Amino acid sequence: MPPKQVNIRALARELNLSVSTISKALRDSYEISPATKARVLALAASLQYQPNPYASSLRGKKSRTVGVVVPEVADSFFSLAINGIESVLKAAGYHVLICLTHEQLDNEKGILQEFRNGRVDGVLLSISRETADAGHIRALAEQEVPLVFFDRVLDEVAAAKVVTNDYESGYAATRHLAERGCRDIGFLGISNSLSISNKRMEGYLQALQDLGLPFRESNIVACSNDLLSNYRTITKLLQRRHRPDGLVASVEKLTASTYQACRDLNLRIPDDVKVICFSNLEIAAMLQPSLTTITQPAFEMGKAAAQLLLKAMKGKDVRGGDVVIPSVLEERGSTGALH
Amino acid sequence: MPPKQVNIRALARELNLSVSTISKALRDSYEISPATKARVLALAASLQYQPNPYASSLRGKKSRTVGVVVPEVADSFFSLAINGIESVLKAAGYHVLICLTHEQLDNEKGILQEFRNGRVDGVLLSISRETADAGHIRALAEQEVPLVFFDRVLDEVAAAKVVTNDYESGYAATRHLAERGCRDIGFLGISNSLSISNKRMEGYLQALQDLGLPFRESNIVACSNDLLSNYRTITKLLQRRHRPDGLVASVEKLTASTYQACRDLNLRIPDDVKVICFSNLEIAAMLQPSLTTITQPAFEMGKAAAQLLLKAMKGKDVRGGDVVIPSVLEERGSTGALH
DNA sequence: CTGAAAGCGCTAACAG
DNA sequence: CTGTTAGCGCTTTCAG
Repeated sequence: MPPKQVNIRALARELNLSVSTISKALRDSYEISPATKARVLALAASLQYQPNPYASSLRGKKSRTVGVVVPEVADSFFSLAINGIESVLKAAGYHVLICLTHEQLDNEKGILQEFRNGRVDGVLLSISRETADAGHIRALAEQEVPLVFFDRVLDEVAAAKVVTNDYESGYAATRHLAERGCRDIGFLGISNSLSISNKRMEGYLQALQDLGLPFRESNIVACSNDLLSNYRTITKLLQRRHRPDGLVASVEKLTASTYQACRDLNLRIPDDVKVICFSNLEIAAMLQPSLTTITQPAFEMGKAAAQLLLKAMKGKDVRGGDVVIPSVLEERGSTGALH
Repeated sequence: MPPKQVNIRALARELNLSVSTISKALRDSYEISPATKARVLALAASLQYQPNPYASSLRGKKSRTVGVVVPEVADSFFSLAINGIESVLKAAGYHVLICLTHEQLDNEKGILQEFRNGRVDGVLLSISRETADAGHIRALAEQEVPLVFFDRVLDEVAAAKVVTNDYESGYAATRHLAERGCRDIGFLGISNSLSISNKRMEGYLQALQDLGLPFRESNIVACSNDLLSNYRTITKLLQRRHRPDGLVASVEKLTASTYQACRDLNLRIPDDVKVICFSNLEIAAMLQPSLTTITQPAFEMGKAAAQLLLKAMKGKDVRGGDVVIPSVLEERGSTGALH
């Protein structure tokens, strides 16, 4: 049975070698004879030697760890994006430290503050719904910690960004509803500082205008991060005398509340209200009715962001290299297609 | 603008103090005068001093980090459990390092191997579907790294466990289908080494026996980790001459495949086949038809596991303190209730 | 080819 | 109350 904590010195003692020889052998240095290397490697394997990561990081000033800062993990988009990120970074020998802001700016600030002294070699960030100001993000940039935004970006920060075509998707969603006969389309936003929400909304507004549909201020509602309050907000919208006959829900989280509100108000989807959601729900086709979605390329966005970050961590300037990966409109029952 | 990397020595130089005085002041030691503390804290704040975590960890032999090893994050159960874990550990000042096995034993081994030299102070583990042998887990235990299992446990390892009542839930699911008129009930398992799958199946078998329902070997099918292959497996089961009139799906991942298979075969749920799934899908009530679920207390299980681990990391022996938190059967349309 | 020694940033004896 | 010093485990000159 191997001893409790086997370190490089234990190996050295055992083989009557110096610690530096061991270290070099383990790192396959050309300075070490093949015979010695073999002996060292054999012993290391038999004792299940595992280098202390903190010692290496302290010494080498690099952690081989990337911080991934996201609002939430209980969300199809982010969990798929994380899978994409992980697939790339793991192959490149990096660890992934997932940090959750729970949509709160204070948490985000705290996490980025912690990243200011070498904990991570780079950061992938999707900002919280509360994040409007870039102070804490710029502070990171000042420490020269490589940073790549994905999905929820802050335009004013000069860092690489991987996004989807939010504006076009908002436009396409709205046009789709119009083509399906909607004349009075509502937009469910999630934050008025969030790039994705705003761009999707701008697409929505432009589509209304291009299609000659009326714009009503009251058709745009701001949702929160609380399920019940979103349910109430949507219910109120649908109880109005002139209720919308179509809804664009700008994030996945609003799906359940929207469906529940319609059900409780005895509004039939798609007959009374048509619904399209930005969503990566795997089960969208099985909803009642099946849900027309704008599906984001979550996994691919994660991969692309990780790849950009790898480049940035190698010292390349990637700030110009923004990536846009388009979303896909999947037509289903909630906008009146046969399921 | 603060300098690039501000460390304790920079603070010391600036204030004409020694590094140890700074260190003590920052840790609010009784040895330091209030006046000095104030000066140090003020400077640290103004320079946004952030201690190097690797130096502290190396020195103190503790990382204030917990490793959370799960099969997958794109899954309602695990993402909610992670939220529960994080809520407890963050409050206790720990970091959470989420590691994904993607249901592969080799990944799990690699991750636990890495945990053998101080990277984490404790581990929360939910094993992969491939994990049958406990060697790599016992190896961790030998290094005296505190470990708590949650949900997917390995009975043969002497470590604390937080689980739900899998046997009773399998029993309850089966009885529920029987009460709804099913006479020929199938069971969709996910692995025959996995505790949860086996216990749920034992409950299923016992219920069949107690209720005098026939047991057919062929009614038990083993699913994989691949969506398409699961879809084919379930389709084949439902195409048999004597196809089941009820299905117990033992994990959330099987929901979409089951619904899709029924749809493609023109089998109506619940008329032709009744379905109950172990699932934490928030949107279960909005499926077509709404899905009867066994809902696991994911968040609470995560919390309980984290709390146990905190105790274990304080040196307490928690191996006896297993926790069982019951699941809840939510009756909906897929087993014939009015939605 | 191998070894001695310095030092990453921080903490904690121990002295003063 | 403050400072000096040693050392966590590892990597990397620089000497031999």
